[in-house]
Amino acid sequence: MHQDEKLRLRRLPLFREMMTPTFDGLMEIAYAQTFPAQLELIRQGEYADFLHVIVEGSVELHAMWNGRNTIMGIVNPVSTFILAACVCEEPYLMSARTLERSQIVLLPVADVRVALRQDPDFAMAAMRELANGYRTFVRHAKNLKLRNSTERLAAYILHQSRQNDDMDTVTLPVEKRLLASHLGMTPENLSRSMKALQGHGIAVRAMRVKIADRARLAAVAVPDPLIDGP
Amino acid sequence: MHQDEKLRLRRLPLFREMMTPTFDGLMEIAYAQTFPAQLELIRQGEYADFLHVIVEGSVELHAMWNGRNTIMGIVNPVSTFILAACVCEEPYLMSARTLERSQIVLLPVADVRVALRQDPDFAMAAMRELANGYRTFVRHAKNLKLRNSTERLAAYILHQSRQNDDMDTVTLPVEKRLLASHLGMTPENLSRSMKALQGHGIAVRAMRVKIADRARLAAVAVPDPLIDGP
DNA sequence: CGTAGGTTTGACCGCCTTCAAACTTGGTGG
DNA sequence: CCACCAAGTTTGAAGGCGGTCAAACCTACG
Repeated sequence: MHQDEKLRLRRLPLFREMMTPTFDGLMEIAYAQTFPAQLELIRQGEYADFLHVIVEGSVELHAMWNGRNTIMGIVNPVSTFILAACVCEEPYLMSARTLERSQIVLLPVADVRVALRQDPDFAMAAMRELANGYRTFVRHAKNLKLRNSTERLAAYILHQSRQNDDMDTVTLPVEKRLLASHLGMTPENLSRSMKALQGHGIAVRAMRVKIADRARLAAVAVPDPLIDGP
Repeated sequence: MHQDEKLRLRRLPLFREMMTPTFDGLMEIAYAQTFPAQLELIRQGEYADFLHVIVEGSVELHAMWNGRNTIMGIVNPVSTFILAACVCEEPYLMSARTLERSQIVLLPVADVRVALRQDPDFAMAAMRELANGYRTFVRHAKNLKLRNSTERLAAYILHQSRQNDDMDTVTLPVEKRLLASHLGMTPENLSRSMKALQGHGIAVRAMRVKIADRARLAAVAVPDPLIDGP
């Protein structure tokens, strides 16, 4: 672990407020590792050995059942994943796979648990992290149950724009195939929804989506912080 | 708060391991209240004042958007809800309504937060509670994205049976209308799925579902602890 | 016994999926 | 630098799952 990596981790909400000795203790035994693209980091059903922190690259969380497959979320730097499985000592509900070459810091679960007990600030931060994860999936479920697929796509585009300073041009951060799965639709259907939205305020060229008329797009998406996030 | 109510709360996973002074302190300021059926306890978008513990009755968690409405979960005694909103100091993502006359213990959020900081055992228990809530909604989303509606119903029936000691007769705990919404389908479609499953190992009379051929039903549901829970 | 509300049924329609084929796109090696 | 290939994307046609609407049917409760 290099010094600057430690500093980047230290800025994370999960680690920001914890006491310095606890943090340094964790960093002693942490190790950073670089994985190639398309590598299965975690398989659903297995047990947690390490808390994962993604420092660079991107990771896809997906789930399988009976031969079907869906993307549950995409994790970008710098953030942690599978904290819940670490806390519960129960099997992962999702698998994780790198989307590109990624650098990931691994913290042994046993040590994380000790640190949680020793440091109330760390414990509170972990609670907030878990609560946020919980809320993310409540939103995901609301999105699926309350909106149809075109509405979900419209809301996604608007949300991406908000994340990027309300820019009028959004570049999709992942392949459309993956985005479709994340939004709970087929690639074909995403393509058609994209075309449908071209009559409602957007223009599309490859991975670039231009928001020409934000109001018309918002009339389809009906953005809501209780679904789309703040 | 009566002594026996305190004892029931004390047995909850969230309160079981905390220190006695912290627990007693919380109980000092807690108060139990009985609400009639169909009362809106919490409205989505508002902020948390109290951590709720349901002692008797049942509560429905639902969400609304753009005039549409869906049930996100049903909470039975004895358990807590909306811990996440309490921890985050952010608005509720879901509303809560009593399904029947219910007794609920209310703990002021500020006091809960103090107790969390003071008592590491309580903090760890809260973390586990949050992690379980997180996992519940990951499962809910997986169920919605990976199974079709008949498969979800079949899995629900098998799960209810498992909860009741693998009894061959399951009595639906809520109106079919509500169950349909929880499973992400319309009442009409639930009715049709129920009929479809009668060719796959079940017999239905009003709210009573008899599992005649568990293997055939399981062939439709393909039960999976990573979706249906343990 | 009557009524209100929940449930079922039927008809119809639309969203979404599936399958197949044509078309882009991006990366690789000649 | 261009040609080529594999992989991703779009398009079309067809069909099924699930939603909507309306009416008939239960059933629970006063």
